[in-house]
Amino acid sequence: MSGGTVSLQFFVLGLLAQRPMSGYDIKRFLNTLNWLIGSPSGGSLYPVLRALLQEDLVAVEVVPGLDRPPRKIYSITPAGRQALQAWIDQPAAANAPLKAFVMRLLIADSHSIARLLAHLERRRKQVADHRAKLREGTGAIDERLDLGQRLALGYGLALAKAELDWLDSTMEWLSEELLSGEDGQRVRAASAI
Amino acid sequence: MSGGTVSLQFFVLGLLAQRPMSGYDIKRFLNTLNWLIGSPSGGSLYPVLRALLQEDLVAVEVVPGLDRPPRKIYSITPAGRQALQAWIDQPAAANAPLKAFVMRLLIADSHSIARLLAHLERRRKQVADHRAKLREGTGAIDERLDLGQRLALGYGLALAKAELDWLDSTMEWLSEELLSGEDGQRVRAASAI
DNA sequence: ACACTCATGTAAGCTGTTACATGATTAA
DNA sequence: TTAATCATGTAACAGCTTACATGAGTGT
Repeated sequence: MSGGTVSLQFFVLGLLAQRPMSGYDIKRFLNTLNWLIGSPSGGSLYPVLRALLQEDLVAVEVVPGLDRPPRKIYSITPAGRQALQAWIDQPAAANAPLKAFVMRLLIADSHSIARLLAHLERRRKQVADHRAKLREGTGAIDERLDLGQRLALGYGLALAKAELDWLDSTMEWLSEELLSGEDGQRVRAASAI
Repeated sequence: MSGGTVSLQFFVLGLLAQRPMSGYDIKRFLNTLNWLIGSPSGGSLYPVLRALLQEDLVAVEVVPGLDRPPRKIYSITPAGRQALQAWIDQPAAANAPLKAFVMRLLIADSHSIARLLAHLERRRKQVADHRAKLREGTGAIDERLDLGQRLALGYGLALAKAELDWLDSTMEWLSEELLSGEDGQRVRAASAI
């Protein structure tokens, strides 16, 4: 089915940018958000970590556990931060799925609220377009729609509305944070939107 | 990432059970719901139709277009209906993604409201569990959460609430439909829940 | 001529899962 | 000793997309 998947590589890199972790740590953390974005299987996660290592985007330190098996703690390198930033700078695809949105949200640079706002704004546009398309579907045929189809349409519209509401209130909240921000850099970044 | 995908084969079979269509028809129809469940590429859809044909679950009729290229109209066979029913009868996986829920909704037998209600009820349980899990994540650490993580959590909770609301009101509506149903069979089916 | 929509199909490749394999440590 | 959690890894396979190929009809 269509919809560009977020590269697992960059997502993992983004998580490691926040704090050093082992592969197992990543899996546990993502299990918390399993419903939203899923948790990668070991069969995909560990090879990704190895690939990042070979490209020198992360470094390892083997930490022998005191009362556990030894763990490989990965941390991002300067080259990794650079590659990550380059990836973040290119905006999400127009048809990006919910999962991609949340993934980017999770690895968003929380120091730059301006960037976060831009990300939410892009999502808002996408969801609004989607809702308009669904509305067309509802209005067009109407009578001839099967019960299941009517339900699916109504379901999609309800979720779209909820998402728009959340996006609006969150953007408003973030904007206030930004304006009343004690950090001068944040405010300067804001005017750059 | 984890989460069992719905077999495209059975989904297509379910669509053909509602009305005969060509592969292109299916793609156009699903493009309307693209955001919700995506639309299969030709590279996956056409082979699936061929496979269904080889298993005698569908039949083809080549209709020469008057002012268009010829189309292959597929329709479900008795064996196909049997296979479809067997597949529908086994309940959705516990970790089934939103997409799978909507797909099953679309191909649900609209004659059996009782079955539909059961499907919604299962989904309701899953979403409620999910929300509880997210709540744990929120309550547990709280202070130590990164901004992006707090946002992702809030986003997930907002969507879960919206979905539960929709499910509740839809189930209520369907229940009323069921009780006031003019069709005796529907009522009898209801008592079998 | 050219491009566009309709309509079907094939082949290569990417991404991910499942299943398997290993091994340490803790608790019943 | 048996099972369970922690922790990492490999190999086979499934499913899907992309890119390509074909061809009819329609409009510019």
